[in-house]
Amino acid sequence: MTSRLFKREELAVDPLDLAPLLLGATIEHASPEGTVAARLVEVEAYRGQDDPASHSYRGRTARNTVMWGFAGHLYVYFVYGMHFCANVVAGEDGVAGAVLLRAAEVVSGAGLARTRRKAARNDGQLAQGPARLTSALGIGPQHNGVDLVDPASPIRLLCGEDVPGSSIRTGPRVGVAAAMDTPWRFWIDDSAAVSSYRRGGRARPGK
DNA sequence: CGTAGGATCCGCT
DNA sequence: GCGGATCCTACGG
Repeated sequence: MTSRLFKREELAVDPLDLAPLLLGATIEHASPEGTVAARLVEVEAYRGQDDPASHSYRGRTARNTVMWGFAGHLYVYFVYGMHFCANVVAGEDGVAGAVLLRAAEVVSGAGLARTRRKAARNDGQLAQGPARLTSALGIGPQHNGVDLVDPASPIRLLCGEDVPGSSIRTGPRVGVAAAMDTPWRFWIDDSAAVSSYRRGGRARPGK
């Protein structure tokens, strides 16, 4: 079965609408080391200036510039002094929005992914978590701004089989205290690779 | 199974 | 200076 690339117009929608559409899609990175492809099973939406948890909340900065640009580009950022996380930029040009890629199942190139993810105890953990995902796929800061819908790009976003709505779950974002009341997180219920780390978010501060 | 603490540094207040 | 869209290891039950 052949998968086609996403079209930019399909991604130029509100992050909350795009997020569930990315479940089941494939992200593929072809590098000199080899190619790793993974099926997305967990994502989170971040949006504009009404979302306190979004990097774009306080306006445009050097770091978050890509979030404000055209949909279909990759937004890569550095966190916790050692990890990278990757997002698919969503929405119209000039509007900030992105979908964080939280977890995926490696479907191709597992051998290379294992060498990049020495600590993984099984293949389900290779891309189980946002920083694990970038590590398994070999995504780094040099890929910030890569166009995922360009056939010539090293990293591309491919359509997957339709995921039945009945197997999609939603909930608050992981590791984000703000906006706990909004279900910005989407995952495929029956996937073994959905991040178990602080599943469902951090312990509620109050109550 | 679970929780706790450390690693490590850039971006923003 | 502070804290973060995290992960790993160690250790207790």
